[in-house]
Amino acid sequence: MNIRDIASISGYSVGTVSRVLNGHPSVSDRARARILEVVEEYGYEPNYNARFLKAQSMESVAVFVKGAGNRLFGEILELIQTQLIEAGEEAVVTYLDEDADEVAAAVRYQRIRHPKGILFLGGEPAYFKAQFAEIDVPSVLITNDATGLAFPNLSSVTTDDESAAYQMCEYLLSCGHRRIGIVGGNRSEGQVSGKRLRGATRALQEHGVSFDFDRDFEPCHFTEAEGYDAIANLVMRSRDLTAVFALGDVIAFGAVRAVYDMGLRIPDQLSLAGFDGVSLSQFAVPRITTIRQDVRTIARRGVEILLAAMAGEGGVVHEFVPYQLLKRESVCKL
Amino acid sequence: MNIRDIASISGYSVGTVSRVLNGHPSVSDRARARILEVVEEYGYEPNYNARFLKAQSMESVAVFVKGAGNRLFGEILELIQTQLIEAGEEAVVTYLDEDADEVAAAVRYQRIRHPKGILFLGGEPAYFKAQFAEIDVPSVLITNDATGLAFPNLSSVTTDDESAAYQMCEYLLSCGHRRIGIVGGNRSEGQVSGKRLRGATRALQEHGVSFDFDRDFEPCHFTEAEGYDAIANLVMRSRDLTAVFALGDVIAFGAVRAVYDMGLRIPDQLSLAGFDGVSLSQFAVPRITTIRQDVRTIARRGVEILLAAMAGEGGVVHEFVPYQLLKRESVCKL
DNA sequence: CTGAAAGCGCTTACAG
DNA sequence: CTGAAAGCGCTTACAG
Repeated sequence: MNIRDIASISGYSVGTVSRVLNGHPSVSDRARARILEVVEEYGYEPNYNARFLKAQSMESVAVFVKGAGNRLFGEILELIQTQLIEAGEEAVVTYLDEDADEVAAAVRYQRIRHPKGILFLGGEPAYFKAQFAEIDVPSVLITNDATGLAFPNLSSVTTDDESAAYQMCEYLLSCGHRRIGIVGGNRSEGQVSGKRLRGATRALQEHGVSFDFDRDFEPCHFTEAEGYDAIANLVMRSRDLTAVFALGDVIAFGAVRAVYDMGLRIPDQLSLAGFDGVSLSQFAVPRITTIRQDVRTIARRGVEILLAAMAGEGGVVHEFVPYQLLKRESVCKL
Repeated sequence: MNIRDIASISGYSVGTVSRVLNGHPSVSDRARARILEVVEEYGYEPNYNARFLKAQSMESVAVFVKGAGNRLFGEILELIQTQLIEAGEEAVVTYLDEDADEVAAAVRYQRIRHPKGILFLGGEPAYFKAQFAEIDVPSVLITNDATGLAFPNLSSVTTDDESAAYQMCEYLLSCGHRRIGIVGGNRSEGQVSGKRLRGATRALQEHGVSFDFDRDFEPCHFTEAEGYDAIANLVMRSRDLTAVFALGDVIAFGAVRAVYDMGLRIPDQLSLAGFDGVSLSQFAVPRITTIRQDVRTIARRGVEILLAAMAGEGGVVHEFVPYQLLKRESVCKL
């Protein structure tokens, strides 16, 4: 069953059938009604490949997710997928390793598949600088700020990581903590963890609290297992810490377990804070004090901005979505 | 840059270029070398849509994931995606609600996109009975047994849920527990949770321990929040329980928190067991006693079976992958 | 508003 | 082993 069959059965030409199928305005109501009737009756579905042969582009949005173990991305992805489908777009998602080059993957993908738009969940600015210029479809970077990148087709929606981390540290300081350690992420400037790190250390510095990277910081990936090892190393090394700021909830969750195994009580003997506001954080024992990123809004705006750009409306935008400091049980006053 | 350009530049015909690109045998080494050289030089990539216009099928595998919050599926999906890419296949994944009709979604998808194969992560047998007959590409159901369905193009790879749940209950019984409650899933026969439920209750029954569904069972979805509420209801209702078997780790995790909030200590005052062996379970406080499903093997076999079927080798198979009872800290001897 | 026809970029019998 | 040509199922100026 193809468009030619529908044409001959309905008594109209292939061109008219095509126009009806694509919602073209210049078709008589009579023709439209008759053709839709036939389409309905035979359960005809246009061939997907042929449809976009001419357009050279497929009717879909490519999504690149960096770090499959990242719970936050999982939550955002779920929302994005739903919205894209509601908007009549199909999402093709590709999972990448936390350290993989997402831009190289996107460039390759674009060359082969010609998607209508691209969504990045997580991104390394260095990779964007290196190769994003080769991408010419509308794109949105989610959970990292692309303002500085200044590409004409790259928008971004994210939490102001630096300011949120700054605020968390101010909170820890207000609780009387003066020896604060940090676990998670790495020091590379443009990355999300780098921004959180910067905000956190800036807060400490401005309040006259010393922070020595070699002694008070331990990098790690965003997994429970690495969080476990990282905080163990950190606490062994700097025994006078009274609080530790884990740059992600998943890391914090692994850290909680490690602290228990070291025989310390949270928060009495060590306060612990997270970042992200993933559902896990509110069920952990103790409940983890964290920064709640507004995933619903981030997902919604990310998709809205992309769809608008795909429709040729509105230019590049860079948005910060409000976050929230959730004071729970894992941090205590000194 | 299209195949015609490559043909004229290389001095060969379009047909020969196409044959080289598709690894057809009947091409001279000379022609192959020259053509590949030109392809390389110009960075040519064949048009994806045109490529499959004739074949009527796209070069990809559709994956339907049921329940986006399900950590186990997340872990399996990550592995599957990696393997599919290594095999040169592209994975198009669609997330569905835990209660959604995955087969209806697949039927619709197949009609429009013609994938080469389909992978289901989670599935409701009733939906398969209703409509799977309309699907004619090789498919594999992962984490549920499709033996009884008896479709000629539907294989399955899963843990023997019934026997694993049976074993977990035997373990609880061996620890001296006689009043055991169950939370999670629902009583519908074919579903995974239904099978776990059956195995568990069969163990109790065979050991002469009474189990009253109305009193000792509380259904819920596989999320922390529902697990929290479910166990709270259950324990309020049946105060004499000494152990609760949560039919999923995510549920167990929410349950741990709820039990704490009720002022009970785990495992001293209430033992708690989970199912799945998701990474979360080993970092929880206390570490959760659970059934570890072998996600690596499940993912690997699922993909292998699908690829074989897509290649026309080997028929339908239904495999149980070995599981493991992980005795950890959340269950104690009475 | 509608039809006839060219064309999208590739694959694949059919000859040779 | 290779080329010329038909065809995959659709879209889209171009006429009328």
